[in-house]
Amino acid sequence: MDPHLLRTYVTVARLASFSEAARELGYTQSAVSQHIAALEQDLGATLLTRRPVAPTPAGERLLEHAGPLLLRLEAARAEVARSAGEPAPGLTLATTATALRRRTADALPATGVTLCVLPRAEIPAAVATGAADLGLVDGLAAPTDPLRLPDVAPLTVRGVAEEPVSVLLPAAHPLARRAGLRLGDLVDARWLDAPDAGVSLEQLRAAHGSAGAVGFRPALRYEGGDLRTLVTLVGAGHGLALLPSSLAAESAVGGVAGGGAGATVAVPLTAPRVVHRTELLHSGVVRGPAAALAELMAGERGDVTRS
Amino acid sequence: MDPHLLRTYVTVARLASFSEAARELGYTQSAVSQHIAALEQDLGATLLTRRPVAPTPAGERLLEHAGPLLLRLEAARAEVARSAGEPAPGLTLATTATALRRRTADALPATGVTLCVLPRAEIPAAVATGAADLGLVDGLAAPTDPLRLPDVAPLTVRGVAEEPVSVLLPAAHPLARRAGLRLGDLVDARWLDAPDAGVSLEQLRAAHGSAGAVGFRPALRYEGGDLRTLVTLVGAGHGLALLPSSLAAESAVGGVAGGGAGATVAVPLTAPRVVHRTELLHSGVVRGPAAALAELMAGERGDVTRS
DNA sequence: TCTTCTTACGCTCGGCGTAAGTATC
DNA sequence: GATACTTACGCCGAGCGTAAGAAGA
Repeated sequence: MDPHLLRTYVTVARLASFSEAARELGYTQSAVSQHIAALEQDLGATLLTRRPVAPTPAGERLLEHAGPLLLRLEAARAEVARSAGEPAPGLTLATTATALRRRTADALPATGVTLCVLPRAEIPAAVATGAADLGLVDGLAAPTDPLRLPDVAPLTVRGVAEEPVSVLLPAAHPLARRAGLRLGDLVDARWLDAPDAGVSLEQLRAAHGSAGAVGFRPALRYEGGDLRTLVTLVGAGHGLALLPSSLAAESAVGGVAGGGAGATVAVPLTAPRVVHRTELLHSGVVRGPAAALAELMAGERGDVTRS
Repeated sequence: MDPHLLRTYVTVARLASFSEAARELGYTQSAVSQHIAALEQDLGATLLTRRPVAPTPAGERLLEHAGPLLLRLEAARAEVARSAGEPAPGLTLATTATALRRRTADALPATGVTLCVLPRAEIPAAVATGAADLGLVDGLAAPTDPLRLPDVAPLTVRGVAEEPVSVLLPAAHPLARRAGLRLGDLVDARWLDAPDAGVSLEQLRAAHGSAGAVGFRPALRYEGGDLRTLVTLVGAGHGLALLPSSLAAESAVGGVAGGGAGATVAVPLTAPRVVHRTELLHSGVVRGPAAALAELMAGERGDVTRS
């Protein structure tokens, strides 16, 4: 189970071709063939069907492990490098589109910061592998709970903000005048599922337990990270969206002529008691400007936990 | 970062000796020296101080990663083997001392089962590496939440039981006549911390959030897995213990002469709303008798989640 | 001086590339 | 017959052991 063989295997599986994988990895086709053969012999199982090249059931199992394994290997390497070498000059912050807000943005130093907006799921990996020094992730959670993050490596997690969640609706929606909404009021509604721009429905499900997730299906899935687009889609009646309240309030004023067609309204979500939580991630070893920034952002809310 | 080098490194670190590690691994001392040198060169950092042999800060970081990494490597190998080879004849069930109860015990087939009681933290690893086909873990959690388990590999988790938690007190304790107890009533009490026999205080802390864990310190730590001993210790006044209610009720009847010195009483814990939860673990691939047993144990409570 | 890690050196085997072979479309 | 994976084979280098060297206790 040499990592090299593993890497070759995942590449072959991804590209569904020995020769393509060889090209990508800088080997000859022959070497790739030998890698796969060695791996199959070592594990005592056929991992791939040839012609067409596709993982066998056993190969599927291996694929589930191989990715995290290689990621963690890289994370280990990065962590050692960080704790041994001198800190790199710059500072990279990986964040989701909705996690970086005034409070945290104000803490950023004037120069030398690289900001990097990534999908929610990739932030822990970026921090673990050293691609970013710090990470900001947001998501839904039960009031006191930490976020459920994929744990690629032991990362330090600190809550930096917690706020209520609102539903963004078209101004013309029958429920738009309500002071608060329960999820139960909205079971029949059409939803926008926008995992990277707002709060995905899946997160709501996860935070609240399976109970709350009875029967709502997303009407439209938006994979971009741009909030403006999401608001426009809501205004156009394509569905409702879930947003942290402060963001929802800011965004809701829109509309073609300030209240005309396309206008949206934010109504607090009261029923499943969930909050929008923002957490700061960093690896165990943080030095130099990153450490200072982490302290600044965490402020007094430093409920440090070690995942 | 060859796994062999990693394995050598953790062995050297554990034994604090190159020569000892060589003996244990079946290498010559020279080879071990070369392994460490190769690893240090690859990572560009000194991992160990020599004379005495001890990990450097960078080496400490690596150690944190190396264990899980090697474990997961083995888990991957086991999973592939399971999904490819024919199922082994026997069936091994790994369980904590308090997780196996009537309902689950009744489901066990008459023959061919190996039962294996392990500390709570080792069960997921045993299941992931294939040392056990199924695992039973118990612990405290908020009412609907799953248990927080160390995730060594993707395991399938199914809740099999949930019940209230009780405090076991000496019959002579001033609070022993109460119908229910809040944790706040007991902040000044002396506690037994018995992670493998009952419910550890740390679990209570984790399940309820940091809030509940104000100021109670364990008076005595019991590392064994035997419930009888724990009850005896409580009866002797060494401290209170936390147990799932049904177990606490069974155990509480004791006492030297049924109510005399050493008798204990179980009082339900009402205040932090936590439950004692038992979960069944298995890897993605379960076949043969293990699959049947898993279905039996899970019954209708099969709230399958994938960690 | 003894123990323990490091370095030197030679041998063997693993792993890669070239090239021929084979199977499938 | 063309494409794509496998096998044969030779070469080079990685990695192990033996043995000599260096550095603490």
